[in-house]
Amino acid sequence: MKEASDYPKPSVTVDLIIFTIADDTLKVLLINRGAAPYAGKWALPGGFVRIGESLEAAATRELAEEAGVTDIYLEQLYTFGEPGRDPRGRVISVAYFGLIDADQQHIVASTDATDARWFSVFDPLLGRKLAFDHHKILDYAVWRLRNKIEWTTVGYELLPTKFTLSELQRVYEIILQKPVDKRNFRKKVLGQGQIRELNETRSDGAHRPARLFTFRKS
Amino acid sequence: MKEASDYPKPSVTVDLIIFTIADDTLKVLLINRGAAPYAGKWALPGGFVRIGESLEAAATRELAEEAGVTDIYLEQLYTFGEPGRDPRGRVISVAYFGLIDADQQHIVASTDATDARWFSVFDPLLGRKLAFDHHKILDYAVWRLRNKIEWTTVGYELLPTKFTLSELQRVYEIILQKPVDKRNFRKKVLGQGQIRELNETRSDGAHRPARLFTFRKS
DNA sequence: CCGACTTAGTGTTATAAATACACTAAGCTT
DNA sequence: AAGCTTAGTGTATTTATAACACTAAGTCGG
Repeated sequence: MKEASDYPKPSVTVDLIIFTIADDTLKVLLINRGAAPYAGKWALPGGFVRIGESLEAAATRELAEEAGVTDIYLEQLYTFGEPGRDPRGRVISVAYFGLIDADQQHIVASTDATDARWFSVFDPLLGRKLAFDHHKILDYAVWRLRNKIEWTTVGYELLPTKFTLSELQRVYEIILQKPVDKRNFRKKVLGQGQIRELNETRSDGAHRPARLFTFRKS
Repeated sequence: MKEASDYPKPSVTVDLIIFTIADDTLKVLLINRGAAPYAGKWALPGGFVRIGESLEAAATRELAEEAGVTDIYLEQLYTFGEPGRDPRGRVISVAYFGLIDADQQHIVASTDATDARWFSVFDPLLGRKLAFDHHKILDYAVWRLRNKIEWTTVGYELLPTKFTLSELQRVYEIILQKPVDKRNFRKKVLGQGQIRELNETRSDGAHRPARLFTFRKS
């Protein structure tokens, strides 16, 4: 068998697809590229994996450095490694996707000099703003989020610790892009035993206040 | 932002988890390691990704080189990149899992000098025979196969082009490690419309011959 | 202060999917 | 021809999903 040193090595990066819910839409965190290639375009946050650092540690570190975000749900998505996906050379990118709740999302972009912003993933013009193959990565992440939310309870990661059932339902509707039946939805989420009713309500306009719930982490 | 050249690069490999059904069990293809580290242990087939080659191409190539197998179902599984998983240095491995049908499995190991063999994944001693973190990778692959077979029709990839429903049922039972109801199973697979009944039967002992079916690839 | 407005909250029925379960059919062997 | 062995088939029950409309509770304006 040949040795590693016989071959030039590719670079390895992590790319992060960080979702949140805001302004009644699903948003993704992007960083403006100052320099070529793709100067002026927007890209997923990410960067090179250091030699002594795990992939997940690299993802966590880049997220803190570029967006000031810590302590969020993160999961490996897929590894993209087509030659030619980065014009500077062979770059293999391990993509992670993450969910950030409404409480924390304001931290983003207030951190350092990087121009980080949230973009609605449903903006039909978004594809043209993205650098590299990040449009493809984003599409795959959205697909995965949609699957995941139907079979698991990751949806809770997008909400603050206290939330109403209507807010949770709206998260599902935004992600799935289809209306959800209120009664069936409540029956389902309450039946899962993952949320606990609080002795609190929240008034939010000229109508009946909503009961607050909280997520029980297993 | 720093440049790639500022950091030493990890090596990138692909590892392959190739499953087949034989001797009434689920087997995985392993290669005997001649040299250190882990000399004498068994390892998943795999090798370095070349600089101009896609990850999938590397997986396909390694599989052909090390086991003489071509033209099988392959899918990216996960990327393992913990520092320390390979004592020779930092190695990030993109794992692919694949399924090979009974018609082709004899090709394996008859190819070149590599000592390639099939091992039952349910052998409780298998873990101790494996090099690197390959036990962990294998466990994850089995878990993924189990999920996948319940929601998709990948199970057909493990059978020859012509098969009986009892054979197909047995594939499910072996992978899931639990009995499957014959009538419900037949109802389900026939209802999926993915297999076509042939005008052939196969006699296989002193009992009623079984009707043969074939898989319609979409 | 009461009527109108707005979102919160609640059950039942119908339909579809998954599960449990046992006998007959067909060929081979002796 | 009887007995053995695997192939092949249908129904009833349970469970999950989907469809659907009214009452409750607060605010606001007249």
